[in-house]
Amino acid sequence: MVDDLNTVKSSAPKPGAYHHGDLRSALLHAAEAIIRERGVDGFSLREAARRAGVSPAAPTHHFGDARGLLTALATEGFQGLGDALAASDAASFAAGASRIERLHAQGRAYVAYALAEPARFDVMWRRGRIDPENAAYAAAGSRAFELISAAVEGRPAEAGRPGAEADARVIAAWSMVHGFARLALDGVFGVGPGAAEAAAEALLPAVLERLQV
Amino acid sequence: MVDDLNTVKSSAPKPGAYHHGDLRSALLHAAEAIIRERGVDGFSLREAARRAGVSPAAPTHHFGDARGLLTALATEGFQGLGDALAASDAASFAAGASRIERLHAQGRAYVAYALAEPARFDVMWRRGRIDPENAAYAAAGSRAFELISAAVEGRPAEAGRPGAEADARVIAAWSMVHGFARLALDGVFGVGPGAAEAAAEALLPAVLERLQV
DNA sequence: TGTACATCAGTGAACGCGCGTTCACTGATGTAC
DNA sequence: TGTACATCAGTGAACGCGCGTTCACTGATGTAC
Repeated sequence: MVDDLNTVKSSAPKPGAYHHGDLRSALLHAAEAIIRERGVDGFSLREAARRAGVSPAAPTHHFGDARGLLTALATEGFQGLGDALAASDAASFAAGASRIERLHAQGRAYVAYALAEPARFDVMWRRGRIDPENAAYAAAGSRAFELISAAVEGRPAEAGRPGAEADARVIAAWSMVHGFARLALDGVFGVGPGAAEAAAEALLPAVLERLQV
Repeated sequence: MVDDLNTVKSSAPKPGAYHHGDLRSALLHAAEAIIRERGVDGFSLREAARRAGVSPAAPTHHFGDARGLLTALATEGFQGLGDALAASDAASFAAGASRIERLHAQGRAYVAYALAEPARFDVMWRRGRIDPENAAYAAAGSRAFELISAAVEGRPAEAGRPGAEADARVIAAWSMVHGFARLALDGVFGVGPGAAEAAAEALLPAVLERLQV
């Protein structure tokens, strides 16, 4: 599991703090675990509360309702994805990578994130269970989109850049890595543990070679 | 809505038959309508029965349980997709299309099917709500995969061909069209009615040009 | 052509369940003076 | 440093709901002779 890049911001977590402490992040972690085990369809707010060791009404104070919790998790998902793409870019710059090398590295990072964080990745796209109008969610999504666009276009990513019009070059790259990730998560390359990762390692580099950009 | 290519086989539908008649297909149509309106998450067996004008226990005789009904719908989905891909191929052959033209036409057919039949397309990939081991479901999926493979490899599709090993050329093509379809269905190109279709028309041909195969 | 019987495709009432959310409440934490 | 008070983050009981599935049943359809 990736470090919780999100809840860190809320406060310097008190040393032993948990009993009364960081319930918000405990609930998010519980939700993630549930979704890993049972899929988004198997998530329930009560179960998340149960796992966090708290009464069923407690989550209300942090998220309002079930949709609010899943929206927060989806937002973390887009933020984590953005961080992964940005980290990949940083490594590419440091290594003096070409535009294509940078783009391919980013594509591998996209798929790796999806496979490493399937719960977050799934919920990110479940419009029916979240609030897609939520400002933080939309902002995190735009940031990820900007990172992809910048890599395709061979320029540095700009923090606040407004979402540009969809461009075929960008959408082609995004479609390919997103489609690969979805097929892998949906069991097309096998369902056992590690099956998706193995297929990604074996196939993804050659797949990315087929992207003409 | 596409013609019900599946239930036709079951019998020559009696002329006025419905009252006692084709409940199986009525339930499948109801399920499709529910999923269109509310998403897969909003589906329930009772609601499907209600819409078909039948008691909540009636579906048991046809599908066993809720999972059975959704598996049948997912199977229809793969069959319909296969039919759409095959029809595209047939048109390409008739027109003397090149390998690339045939492949691009198939890609457009894939996305068009997903956008025209979002309920079926969504449920096809919801492993948690269906039985992916079901023989008919697996067979319909294999057929679709073989049709894609054949187009990529520039050969005629073979009816009973066993699923080959995943090949990077094939997976690249599949990933791109699948990813495009998913992004479109998940609202990346807008959520209003017709937004996805418009984006597909505007972007998809140029996207497919980026596929090197 | 008629009769007996099996099978099929439904009914409708009932079950137990887990859910999201609400409510009045309480105890701990933080702030003003 | 101490006191009064507001706010915050929980409790736990309760609500009403829709769900999937089961059950004994019934009436229509189809088949054997």
